[in-house]
Parts: sequence; structure tokens; C-alpha cells
Amino acid sequence: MPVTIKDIAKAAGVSHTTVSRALRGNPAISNTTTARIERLAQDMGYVPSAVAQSLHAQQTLTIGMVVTTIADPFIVKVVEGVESVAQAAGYSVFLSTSNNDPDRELAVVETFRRRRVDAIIVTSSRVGRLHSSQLNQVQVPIVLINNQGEGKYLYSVAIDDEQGAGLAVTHLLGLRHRRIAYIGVPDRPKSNQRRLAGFLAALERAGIAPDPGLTCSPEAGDDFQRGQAAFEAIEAARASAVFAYNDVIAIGLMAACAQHGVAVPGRLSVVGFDDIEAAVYVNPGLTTVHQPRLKLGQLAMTMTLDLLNGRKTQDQKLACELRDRASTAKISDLPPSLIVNKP
Amino acid sequence: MPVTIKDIAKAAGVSHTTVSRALRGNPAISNTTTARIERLAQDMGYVPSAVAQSLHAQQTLTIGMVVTTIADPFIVKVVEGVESVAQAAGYSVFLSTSNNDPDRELAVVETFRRRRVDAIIVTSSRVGRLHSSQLNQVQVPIVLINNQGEGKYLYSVAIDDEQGAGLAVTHLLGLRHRRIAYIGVPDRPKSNQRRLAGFLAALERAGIAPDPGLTCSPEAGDDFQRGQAAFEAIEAARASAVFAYNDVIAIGLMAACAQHGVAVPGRLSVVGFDDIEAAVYVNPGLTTVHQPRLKLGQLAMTMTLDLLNGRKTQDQKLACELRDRASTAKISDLPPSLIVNKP
DNA sequence: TTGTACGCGTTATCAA
DNA sequence: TTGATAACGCGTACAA
Repeated sequence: MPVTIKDIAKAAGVSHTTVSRALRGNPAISNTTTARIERLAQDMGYVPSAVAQSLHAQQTLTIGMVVTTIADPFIVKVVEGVESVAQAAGYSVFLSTSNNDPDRELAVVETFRRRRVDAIIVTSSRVGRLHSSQLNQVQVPIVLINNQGEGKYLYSVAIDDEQGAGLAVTHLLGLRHRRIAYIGVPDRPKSNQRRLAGFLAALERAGIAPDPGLTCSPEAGDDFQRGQAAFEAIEAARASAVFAYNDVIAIGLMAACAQHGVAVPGRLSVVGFDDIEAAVYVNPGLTTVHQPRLKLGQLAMTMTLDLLNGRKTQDQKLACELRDRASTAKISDLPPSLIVNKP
Repeated sequence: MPVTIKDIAKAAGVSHTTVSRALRGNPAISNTTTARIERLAQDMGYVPSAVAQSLHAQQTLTIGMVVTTIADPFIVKVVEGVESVAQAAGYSVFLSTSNNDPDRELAVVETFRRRRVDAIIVTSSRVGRLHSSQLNQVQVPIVLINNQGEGKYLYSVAIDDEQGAGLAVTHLLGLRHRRIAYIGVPDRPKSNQRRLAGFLAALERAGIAPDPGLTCSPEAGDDFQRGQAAFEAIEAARASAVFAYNDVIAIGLMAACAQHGVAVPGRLSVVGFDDIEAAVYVNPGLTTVHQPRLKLGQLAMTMTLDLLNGRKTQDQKLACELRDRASTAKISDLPPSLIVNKP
């Protein structure tokens, strides 16, 4: 049982009220007793109970963060951004994973409600389900990362997927590529759709008609395997360049290329999305669209603090930047047929 | 202001005591009123306050987790393991980063004390500092991951570094390598020392005398850069194989090799430690010592639960496994001088 | 300058 | 079967 102000009060021969005031630096208490009490508190190893304080103050100075899985290198950085800003502002953060399971996500939110968190931050959820049921019952601000939602307490900060995809395609167009493929994913429909839209829009601006054969969305297991699985479709489509939904997919594709003797970027240029750590580890280094993930997390928490302090806020969108590394090159002047065939 | 049992009591025309009992399924309350109250609670959107419950029960069902940085791919998995077991057991986890700053680490532990967490889990800290000052003041169990410490409330779960290093070296010896180098790190002294010890012990078992020229510990920036920086020393030492402190260093070294035209594994075999995701992404796939990181986290939390429930526990050590991929090969029969020179 | 009394939301003890 | 009342640790209005 930790030391309480009552214990200190007894030891000091005063009321617990006096102790409370002294420790909070209330000027009404005489300097001498204040000093004495402070010393006593120190000696007795007193640490105030945030639980009791929370009950009294009707706020816990905690926020709940829901992530699908922390294993995603993208999410990790976001969490780090959130946590650092939170910590600096005196907030603690509960981290919970949902594994992309809507039921668990609801359970997690329910737990956060029980714990009386002051706000909730959610990354990459399928808010559809969440929204419908009890999200509107939640009486605290909810900040969505990379996801929109509509509701009284719903706010969002997001990456500009379309702009990012445009960056990738523009880069490839600048390298004279014309047959550019897109590898999408089936399980993040919203962002996938936005990246696809950005991809198509950029092509259209360049006067290139969309070719359905140039977009695919492999079903295989994890993202890396999806990238590998996409290899055949890319070959069949005779693409000279590929824009992948994310880096892991791009890296999986590059692995398949290496296996089949297709040189990157000699025969095929590859652009990813995210700029995860591994993008600089692989060979060749992966050209990719950098997401300001840390900043995204920081912004989400900053916005949360604004909300908590009654300041005005509005939804934010963050721009991406291109990281030009070694997996892209100017298209060779050989005819496409020669370029895409095996050696 | 959320709904309380008093609100429900008023609406139901009973005392709040009855409501409390009804909602907890106390058999003393008649079925009819129980049903009526449950319905009311549901309709009014009642969610019990974990804060008030914690104050009363003198336990919060929360645990605090301190990590140096969540950005470390090793730590991420550990966190995931901890969180999944915690969540299943009804515990919530506070996650805080210390950035390897002893002061911040102390501040974080202090915050956890204020929040009255039931236990604390710490990964990869330099417990020296922590231990000395106020760690002994903490009245809750502390589980250290990959770190020993001595004290009343201190427990630990760890990877068997020596065994893991032995695995790596034995593998290389089996491939006929004799001049095997070790790349260490200056900033994780404990585990570095243990891996070095395992490295040397395995060599000794094979009757190979240690050669100081074959171990180095680059000071450069991050681990990747350290791996790159180690290249020259490895060349100078005329090693045919390298065991690196971790995967990122190994990958950095491989990048430098690619740059200088040194074939891996043709000229140099490389073994890492950790088995991070990127180990399968790089080309060639990195042979490495797999740490059961998820299991490590799960074990840490399981042990914490045991401690909390008064069960007996003892410090645990987890064995590693070798993941044999493509960065190691049998040494060629050319004389060493030919092997290590540039093409 | 200090103390008394009450409330925050919940559970438990005791009495009816 | 139900209800008053106290307690958990803290902060504060009101009194002295």
C-alpha cells in the first residue's frame, strides 16, 4: 500500500488538507510547514495517486490508441509520434491492437471507455463497422489516422494518398515510362482506391489511357508474397515500370525479379510507397513515396490536445515526398517485347 | 459526464447499491429487478468506471511498459507479445519510450508509479542507473527483458545470447570457415559481451585461438552505418565469414560488400542476429539467429501475471534457432589471400 | 494559516 | 430481497 497524504498528515501532526495544499504549493500554507511536509513526503516516498486524482478531476490525462497491428512498420512510427507528443504534454497512452478484427476493435474501444480515457486515436481501421454501432456513444474526441469518418466526435489526419501516387507516376513518366502497372491490395480498400485514383489521374494528365491489364491486386498471404505473386501479371502486361501500393509489396516483387533474372531497374523500374527502413536496406535501394509517418503521429496527438483544450481544429492532410533511390531508371530504347522477356 | 450507477438507481427507483449488485449478477437481487436494471443500464449507455473500481480495489489492472524506442524492429514484436497476453487477461498496457535516456526512463517509471500500475515491464534498459536510485522504491513487480538486475521486485526473461552466438559460429564452422570475424556494438554492452563470449567459446571448442584483429566495434551512427563501416576492418582481417551483433549491422555490411564488388556468400559469408523482417527481404536472404521475440514478450507478460497472482516464478532464458538462408556458403578452396581481395 | 466536511464512482459491511 | 453507510485517495468550498 503506497503512502497517502493521510499518512503524511499523521506524521506531520496536521490535517490531510494541509498536506494536500502544501504539496501543491498553495501560498496559504506557511513556508515552514510547507517545507516540513515536502521533506516528509520525500522521505516517506510519497507518490500521488493518479487514480484518485482522476476520479476527482473527472479527467484521466490518458488517451487510448487503437492500431490494427503494431508489427506494421508504418504504424510503428505513427505510434512513436503520438507517444512522444503525449508524454511531453503529461498524457499517458494505452496501446491496444485489434488485428483488424472489428469485434476486437469494438472491445478495445469499450475498454477505453471504461478506463475513461480523455480521447481515442485510431489508425487504419475499417471505421465502417466501428462507426455504425457504438462509436457515437463514445463521448470523447476520436481522431482517425488515414481514415475518414462522419460524426460529432470524429476528426481525422491523413496522408495525401492521391498526391503521393501522383508523385510516383510523375517520376516514372519523367523517366519515359509509358506502360506503368499498379499493384494494389484487397484489404485496405480506402487508401488503395485513393492511390489507384492518383495513379490513374497522373496517367490521364499525361494523355495515357488506362489499361485494365496493367492493374492487379493479388490475393496471396502477406504483402511480401503478394509482391512476388504479382510478378507474372506484370510480365504478362509487358510493363516497363511498376508502382506498388507499399514498400513490402515492391520488395516482394523485386525478389521475384531477382529470382527470374529480370534486372531492376534495367528491365523493370519499381516504385513503392511508405519509405520503410528496409527500403534502404534492399538492393537496389527502393525508390519510394515517403510518408511523414512520425509527423502524422505527432499531428494526430497535437490535434487531440487542441480538441481537449477546446481549441478549434480541422481535418488535416499531409503531403508526401519522393525518395529517389536505385530501383528506377530511364526506360531503355529497346522495344517493349525485348524488355519484358526473360534473358 | 458518463452515466453512473446513481443515475440508473434514480431512474429505477432503487438504491445505487442495488444497481451495483444487479449489474454484477449478485443472486441476492430478484430476477425481475435485475432484468429491469440491466435493461436500463443498456438503454442509458452505462459503462462502469474503471477509475472508481481501481480506487476501491486497490489495483488498476494496468501494466506499464518501458521501451527504449519502439522503432527497433526487435522491440516491436516484444511489445506485441506483451500486449496480446495482457489484453487476453483483461489488463491494459501503458506504453512509454525512454529513448535510452536514463532521466526519461526514471520519469517514465515515476509516471507509472503515479498511475498505480500493477506491474512494470522494461526492455533493454541500462538498468544500472535505474536500479541504483528509485527502482527499489517501486513496490510492484518489475520484469526485465533481456537484462538482469538484482532486487526484491526484479525478475527477468531473456534470450540466450551465448547459445545463439554459438549457433551462428557452429554453422560457419560447419561450412569450413576458420577466419570468422565478429562485429559488435558499443552501446548494448551486456548483450554484446554475451554474444562475443558465445562467439569465442564456440571457436575455442573448435580449437581455434582468438584473434583480436577479427573483432571490431564500429562507432558510426546507426547500426546500418556501423555495418558499412566495418567493411574495411573485415577486409583487413582477411576474414572469410562474419558474425554480426544484429541483422541491421549484417545488412549494412552486405550493402558495403555489394558496393565494393565482394560477393556474398561467394567471398564472404555473413550471419546476423535477430531475424527481423528485412532479413528475408534482402538479397541474398540473410542467414541469421532467430530470436523468439513474440514468445519473449508473451513470456514476460505471462510471468508478470504469475507474479501478480502470487504464483511461483523464476527467471527464464529462451533458446534461439538458426535460420539458414542464402548469405552463407561453404568456403571455397582458394587460398584466403585470393578470397578476400577485390576482384 | 489551518481544519471540517463533502464529492468523485464503485464495492462491501452491516442492518433491516 | 433491499438499503444506509463507510471506504478507497484526493481536492476544494466553507468555516474557524
